[in-house]
This record gives sequence, C-alpha cells and structure tokens, in this order.
Amino acid sequence: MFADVVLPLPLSETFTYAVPASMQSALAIGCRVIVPFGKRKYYTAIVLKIHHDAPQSGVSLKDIHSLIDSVPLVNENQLKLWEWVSFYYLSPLGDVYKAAFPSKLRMESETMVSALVGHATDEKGLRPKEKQIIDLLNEHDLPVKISEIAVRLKIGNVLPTVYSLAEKGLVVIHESIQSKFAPKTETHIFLPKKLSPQSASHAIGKAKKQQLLYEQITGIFAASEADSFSRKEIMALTGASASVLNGLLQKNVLRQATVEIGRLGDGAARVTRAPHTLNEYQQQAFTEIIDCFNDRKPCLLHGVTSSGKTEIYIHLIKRLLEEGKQTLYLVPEIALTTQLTHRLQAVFGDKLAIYHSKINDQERAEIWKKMLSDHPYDIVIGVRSSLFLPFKRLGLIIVDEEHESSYKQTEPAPRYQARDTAVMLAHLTKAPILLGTATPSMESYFNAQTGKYGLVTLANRYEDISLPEIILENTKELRRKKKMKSLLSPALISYMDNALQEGGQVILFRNRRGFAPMVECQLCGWTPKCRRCDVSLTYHKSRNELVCHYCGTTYKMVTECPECHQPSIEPVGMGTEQVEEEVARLFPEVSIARMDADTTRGKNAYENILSDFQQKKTRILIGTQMLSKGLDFDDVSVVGIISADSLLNYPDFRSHERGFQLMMQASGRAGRKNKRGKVIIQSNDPEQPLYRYLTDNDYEGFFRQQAAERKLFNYPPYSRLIRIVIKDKDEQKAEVEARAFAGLLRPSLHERLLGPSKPAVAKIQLYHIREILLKLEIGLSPQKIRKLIKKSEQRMRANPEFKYMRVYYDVDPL
DNA sequence: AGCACGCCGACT
DNA sequence: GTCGGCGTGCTC
Repeated sequence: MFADVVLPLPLSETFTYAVPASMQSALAIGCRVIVPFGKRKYYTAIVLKIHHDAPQSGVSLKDIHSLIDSVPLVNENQLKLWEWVSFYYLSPLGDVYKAAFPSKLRMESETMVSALVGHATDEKGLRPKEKQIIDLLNEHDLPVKISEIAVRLKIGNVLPTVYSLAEKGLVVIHESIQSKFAPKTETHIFLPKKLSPQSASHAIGKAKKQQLLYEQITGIFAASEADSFSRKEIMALTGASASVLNGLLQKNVLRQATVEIGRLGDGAARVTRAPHTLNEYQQQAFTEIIDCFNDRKPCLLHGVTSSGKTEIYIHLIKRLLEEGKQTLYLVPEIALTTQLTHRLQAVFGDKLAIYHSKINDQERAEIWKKMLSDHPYDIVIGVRSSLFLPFKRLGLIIVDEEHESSYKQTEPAPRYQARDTAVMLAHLTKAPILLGTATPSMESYFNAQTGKYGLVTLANRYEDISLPEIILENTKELRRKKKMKSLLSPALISYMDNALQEGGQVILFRNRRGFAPMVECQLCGWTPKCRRCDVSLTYHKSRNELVCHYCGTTYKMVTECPECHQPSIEPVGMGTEQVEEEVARLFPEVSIARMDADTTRGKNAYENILSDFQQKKTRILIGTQMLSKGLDFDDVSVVGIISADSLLNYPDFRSHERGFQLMMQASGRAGRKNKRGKVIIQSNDPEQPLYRYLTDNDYEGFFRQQAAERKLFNYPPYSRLIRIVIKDKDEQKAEVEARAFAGLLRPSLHERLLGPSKPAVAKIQLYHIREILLKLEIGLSPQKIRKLIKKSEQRMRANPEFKYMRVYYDVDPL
C-alpha cells in the first residue's frame, strides 16, 4: 500500500511513501503523517491519495514514519480547494498547504546532539571547533539542538563538525520530533451521576464543612446546565478551602479530571439582543437574496453605505443556524472586525469564532480542532485564510466588502484572491454565497450584469439618513488665485471650523504616510533612493529619517546634498504627517489623531485610536485608506479628501476604480442622524467625469463608463491577466531570462503576451524585476493556459543557462 | 525550504 | 590545514 502526500515545502509535486502494515487499516485521506524527507529531516505531511500502484522503477520509497491521526484533520472538500488554488493560482501545492493549515498542528524534526559519556578523556587531537562543541555539550549533559550550538558558540556550519565528532564516537546525533501544539488544560469538578444525595451525605459523615460545601456545590450544579465546573470556579463561588474540597474528592462524592480547554472566548460573549426587525427595503433585499440562492447563483448585494447590510447578514445567518448550518463570514482585515464582531456577538454570543491575522498560532490550532469537534463554531468571522477551516456543514458564505483589494494575497505564494476562492468553495460545498459591498468591484458587477451572479440592490440608507453633500474644490484654480494658503482649501477649513463648533468631528484622508513622499536637492535635483530598491525614500519628520516603503530600510536624513554639497535638501509632496502638522497649526486647541501604518504598529494601537475618536476624545482624525474601511462613527459631519488626484494618477488601469471606491467609502463615513454630512474633495482636475458620478452617487453610470474603457483596451473584466514575474540579482540576467521566456511563450499566445517590461519599481530587496503580462480572453481554457505556462517553464529550465531562473506567477493580479 | 557536496579564497 | 561562503542539485 502506498500513500501520496503533500509536504509543507514550496514544491508542486506530491511524494509517495510506502505504508507499513501496522498503519494500513487506520490510514485515511486527510490524516497527518510524519515522513522522512531528504537526508535527515522529518516533516508533517497530509495524505492526499492511498493506492496500490507500484511506483515507477528507479525510486526506492521510504516508509511513513508515523501516523498521527485516527480521524482526518482535513476533509476532502478542503483538499479539493487546496488543489484548485494550487492549479488556478499557479502556486506549489506545498505552499497552499502551508498557508491553509495552522503551523502549530505540524511537527518538524530538530537535529539534536548529545555527548557520549566515558569518552571525555579522548579529547586530544580535536580541532578547535570540535573542542568548542564538546565543551558545550559536556557543560549540559542533555541533548542540545544544532541551532542552539550555532547561536551559543556564534559559529555557523555546525553540522559537518558534529558529523566528524560522531564518527570519532564522541557524540550521538538524533532527530527529535516535537509537537508544537500544547493544549491548555484545567482541572474540572464533576458530580458522579449515580450518587443519591442520601448516600453522598452518608459517605461524607460528620465532617460539617464538607457537608455544607457539598450542598453548595450541588446547588450550583442544579442551577446550571453545565456538567462540570472548573476547580477555580468552584472555589471562587463557594469560598471553600482546598482541604475541604479535597476531602470531598477523597470520599468520591465529587470527581475531578483534567480537561482540555480552549484559549478562546472564555464564555465572555453573551447574547444581549435579538436581531433587529428589517425595514421594508431590507426585507425586500432579504427575499431577493433567498430567491437568488434558490437559483444556485452567487449573489451580489449592492447596498449604499449605511443601508443596513450587516443586519441582513445577521438574519441570513440566523436562518441558516436554525437549519443547523454553519456560516463563513469573510472580512477584508482586522480593521473591520472590532465593530462588526461586537455586533455579531451581541446576537450570536459564543457560537462565533474570530479568525484574523492578529490571533496567534496556538489559537488558530484551537479553532481548527474545535471546528472538527462535535460542537464546532456555527459562525466564523475571518480573513482570507479562514476559507481553509474544516467546516462540517457549511451552509452560507458571506464576503463582506467584496471589492476590497486585501482579499488578494500578494506576497508569499499562494497569491490567491479570497473572494474568488470563496466562490469556488461555495461551489464545492454547495453552499450559497453572498458578496456584499457599497462599491462593487468591476469584476463582480460585470458578473452580475452578464447573469453569472444574481444582483440585489439596496438603495436606501438606514433610518433615511441622507447621503452626504459632496463638494469639489478646484485646488489648481485656488492656487492660481493665490487662495490656497495651506494644504487645506479655505472652504474645507471653514467647514471644519463649523463642524467642530457644533460639536461634530472631522476625518481627513491622505493616501501617503510619512511627512513627504520624497526629498530633493533644490539646486541639482538629486534625490535619495533606497540602496536595495529602486524607489525614492519617504521623509518621516518625527523620526527625522528617510524610509523605504518597499523594504522598510531606514536611513539618516541628509541635510547636505552629496552631489553639489549645498544644504539645499527640501521635502517634496505631502503625507499624513505633514497634514497633521498643518491641521495642528490651523486648529491649535483641537485634539487630533493620526492613523496610518506608522501609528498603528502596537497591538492595541489601532483600537485605541478608534475608541478615542468614538468617545470624542479626539475630534479630528487624519489617516490613510485604512480609515475608509467600514467604520461607523455617529458624529462625523465633515470628511475631507486632501488630494484626490493622487488617488487617480497611478499608472494602472484600476486607478479610477480604486479612487472611486475609496472616495465613495470615505464619504459614507459622513453624516449624522439629523444632519446631512459634507464631503470636501480637493482636486486639481475636478472636470474628470468620475467626480460627476461621485457627486450624483451614480455607481451604475461610473461602471458603464469604466466598462467601456476596459473593453476598448481589453482589460478585466473583459479579459483575465496573468503576470509573470522574473527576478534576479543581476539586472542583465533578469533581462535575458525574461526575454527568453517571452520568446518561448509568444508563438502560442501572439498578441496576448505583453512585455517583457520593467515595472514601475524595477528593483526590490536587491532583486531586479522584469514582468511579462498575459491578457487572456474570457473564453480561453484555464487548463490549457496553465499547461502551456508550466511546460514552457520546464523547457526554460532544461537549458542550463536558465535552470535556476527565479520566476513566479500572479494570476488575476491587482 | 533544508541540506549536502564541491569548489574557492582567506586566514593563522 | 582549516574555515566560511556560495553555487548546484536533490528530496518519495
């Protein structure tokens, strides 16, 4: 019997192992196994296939070292999803496994060395490095990790030396396989089932304190449905001493056992409200969504900001819950979850799990295990990777803010789009899927237009809060007339002033962090660049540093130009830090906060900034796009977009779509219960048609205009893109490799292949980059294209010159 | 990704 | 000689 397994390594292939007779009956697809791989390492692999096909001649198979699970940890739908992601996004299956599966549930071997006793005298003739290692081992007496030797002796390349010591019989080497997962346990107290109060009382006898405690405890159990309480809880509730409790345990009237407990929730989440009743528009949308589900189509819910989409989700979840089905609620990032989880927890209590990037590995593993248990979470609210959790009875997928670009993973592989992967998951599990947003992505709206998705529209705001008034400020004109004396236009300043005087709050957007995106010598035009990347450095005034926003390297601020030796270095352009400085100058008596990647580093920084703003401790909030995401504030009456042009001027076919979405979402933050909010957009080019759609709140019109443009240039959604990225430390080599690869692909693809070209940022982290873009019409078979690409890559690597070409693929890139 | 193996240049 | 760095090749 043989088993094909996937290893947690960036390898596309599966590997075949022989199954020892002892495992044959228990082994199942989706189980974890430990396998030797390479000279000495052991890895946790997942069984994908069990078969009896004799392996091809020439390879001798190793045995599976051990089988970990009696019950599979990964179900077949999950494995199908892994395979689809690997196929569609051209990512090694091993990378998908690593992204999908909590690392705490994987064990890896660690090479250990221990000294052999009795040979301590035989130390002569040792090389210095050998002597060092022996000394260290003798100090310890216990096995030491290879990696620890390297750290403690501050030397590298330890293994060969250890080998020679082993040959001399001075040390032994072995692999230790350790589980990283340590479940948290707690001592619990149980009432023995078959024990009448009389016989218990009899067993206790005359111990008065014990009798009293026993009564208290039975009282606690009677008042609750729980079948056990932790020792800690019992002691706290009764005020009993440990010795009295132990007395009862000794007399067997109580039972004590260690139970695994989750680190999750702690039962803190209590149900505090029933779902609100839907208004007529919401009810209408709800019915349409159900109809759409019955048509077995993904459903796009296009609802303006504050139309009450979340409440509709809550009703859907509740309905599914009543049918015993689970819901996966995808959100773009933690940004959203604070406000959202509180809302959902209020209705669903501890039926809800939260799975986001800030939870640690241990918690991920706990959630995974709980999902496999007999009482899994009914609802998971999570980011991208929650797609991969082991749902048993998935009955609904909600993708909230479906347009959000953070659904696409960009850095490491697998570079998958979680929204689209969710559609695939829905297809595999036959669960209905709902994509919700106020500003649909071009792709999803296009799918709705062509009938691939159903479309439900919700045009009215909740409680009829009116949409904000959008005011365009022509900054170019104002500057010409010398009326722009600040980064903020006079009108914006006066609206802000009014709002603040009336007790309202203000949000200002600027999509660049730092003080200035670059600095420049006023005399010769020299600008400092990153040594590792091909980008100019951003000036951070508070730290007086220049920072590369690509690799994070920091440099000291220069004051004298190294080219012309004049003290003429000046900041160019403006970032959030500068806006903050300016606003503080204009409104010295008002409290201001800034929210961007720099101010939200710490664990709670993000929440602190938001809660301060919510409680009106701060009145003006300045930030990057992270501010526009689904946050609701009650008293924001003015939203200012400092430089709308910078949102639209990216050299990217999606820049208008993104700019429109951002401004639309941002304006959604404005508006108070009884007062219409104001959104002030500063632009040098307010004539652009995009602004008219924005002020008219005309998504449909914007879509049509964009779609026409996309169609003309054959961009998505009228085509699909695959970006082929080639990297090399040597620029010349990158160029040659890219040309050769393009040359190989072009005969089959013709004008569908563009490039190779130098991307806007052509060097990142010392690697020079070239890219080839494939524009593929919708009808083209994904199988054929991927086969062609893989084959061409193989042919490239057959040439010794290109054997080690570094290439990766970005399917449906952003 | 590890890890071995082989080659090379540098250090004492 | 010994050590460390780096390119190459392979892992069932």
